[in-house]
Amino acid sequence: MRLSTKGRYAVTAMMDIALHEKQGPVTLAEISQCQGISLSYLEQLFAKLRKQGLVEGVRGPGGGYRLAKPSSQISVADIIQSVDEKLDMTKCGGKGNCSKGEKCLTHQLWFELSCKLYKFLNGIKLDQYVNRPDINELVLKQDAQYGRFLNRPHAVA
Amino acid sequence: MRLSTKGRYAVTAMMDIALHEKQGPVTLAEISQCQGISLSYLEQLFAKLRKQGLVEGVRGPGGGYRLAKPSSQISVADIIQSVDEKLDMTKCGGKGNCSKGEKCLTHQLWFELSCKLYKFLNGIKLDQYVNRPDINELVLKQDAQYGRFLNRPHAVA
DNA sequence: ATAATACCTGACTAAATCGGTCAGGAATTA
DNA sequence: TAATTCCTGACCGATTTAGTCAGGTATTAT
Repeated sequence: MRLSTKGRYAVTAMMDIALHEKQGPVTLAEISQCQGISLSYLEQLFAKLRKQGLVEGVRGPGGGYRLAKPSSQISVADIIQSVDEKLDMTKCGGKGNCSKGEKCLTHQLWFELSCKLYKFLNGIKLDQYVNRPDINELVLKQDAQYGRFLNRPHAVA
Repeated sequence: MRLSTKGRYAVTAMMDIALHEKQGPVTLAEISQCQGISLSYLEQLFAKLRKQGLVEGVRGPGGGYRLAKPSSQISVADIIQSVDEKLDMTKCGGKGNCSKGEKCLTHQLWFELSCKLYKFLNGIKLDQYVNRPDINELVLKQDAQYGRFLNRPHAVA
C-alpha cells in the first residue's frame, strides 16, 4: 500500500463531498478552489474513484459528484486503494515466490503488516467525520468564505 | 507520512539484522544478496538509519551493522521515519495555515489520522518478530540457502 | 606493515511517479 | 441552443525512486 499525497488528495476531495451531501452534487471546480487541488488532476482521480464505484457523476448544469454509497460504507482504505492501485506490501505481490521460488524471509512480515494496516484504514469511514460538530462548524465557516452553495436553493436530499 | 517501497526496503533490512543479532554484525553485502536490494542503495538507506541512531557500523573485516538499541525499542515507525523524512500528513505541515491563514477543512482530519497511523506503526517493534518460532524457522532455512554465517565461528553476544 | 574487508561519502543516472496543463468530447439542463 | 459539467486522452516538467560508479576511511587478519 502506497501512502502518498495522491491518496491524501483523494480522501480530502471525498470528504468534501461527504460533508456537503445534503446540498446536492458537488462540482470538481468547487473542490479545486476550496481544497487547492488542480481541476484536471481531480478529474484524473475521480475517473478512478468512479470506476471503483465510490462516486457517481451528475452531468449538466447543477451537476457534480455524489457518493455512490452511504458515507458509512466508504472507508479511507477504499479511497486510497482506488487511486493508488496496489494494496499489499509484499515484494512478490502476495504470490510467495520472492526468494528462489520460496517465500522470502520478510514475506510473512509484510503480509501481516499489510493486513493490519488495511484493517486500520478500513475502520475509518467517512461518516465518522460527517457526524462531528466541530468539523461541521469548520465546514460552515469555509463555505461562507468561498460563498459556496449560495446559488443553489433547491437542495435535494 | 509517506509509505513507499523505500520504507519497506529499510524495514526489511533492519529486520534481517535483528533476526541475526546473535551472530554478530551483518554486512550490507549479505542483506543485498539475501533480500535482493542493491548494495549502494542500502548504503544510502543505512546512512540515514545511522544518523537516526538506529544502527551502528562496525568497520573492518568481520564488521557490518548492528542495532544501536534493543530490538524491543525499535519500531516500524522509527525506521520509516528515518528514511522517509516527513511524518505528518497535513498539507501545511502542522502549522494550521492551509486555507487563507486558517486551518483548512481537512486539517483536523489529517492531523488525527497521522497520529493514529503513527501510534499504530510505532506499536510494532522488531522484537515481536524476532521472538516468533515460525519466523525463526524461515530464517534458518534462508541462511542455509545462502550459506550464511558459515565462516563466522566466533559469534559475539 | 600490508592487504583485505567493509563501512562511508558523494556525484551521477534511468525510470517511475506526481501533479498539473491542454484540448476536446459527451451528456444534461436552463 | 447555449451553458454547464462530467469525461477522456495526450502530453509535460519536476520530483522521487532505485540504482551505479568511483572513490575514500577505519579496522582486522596475516
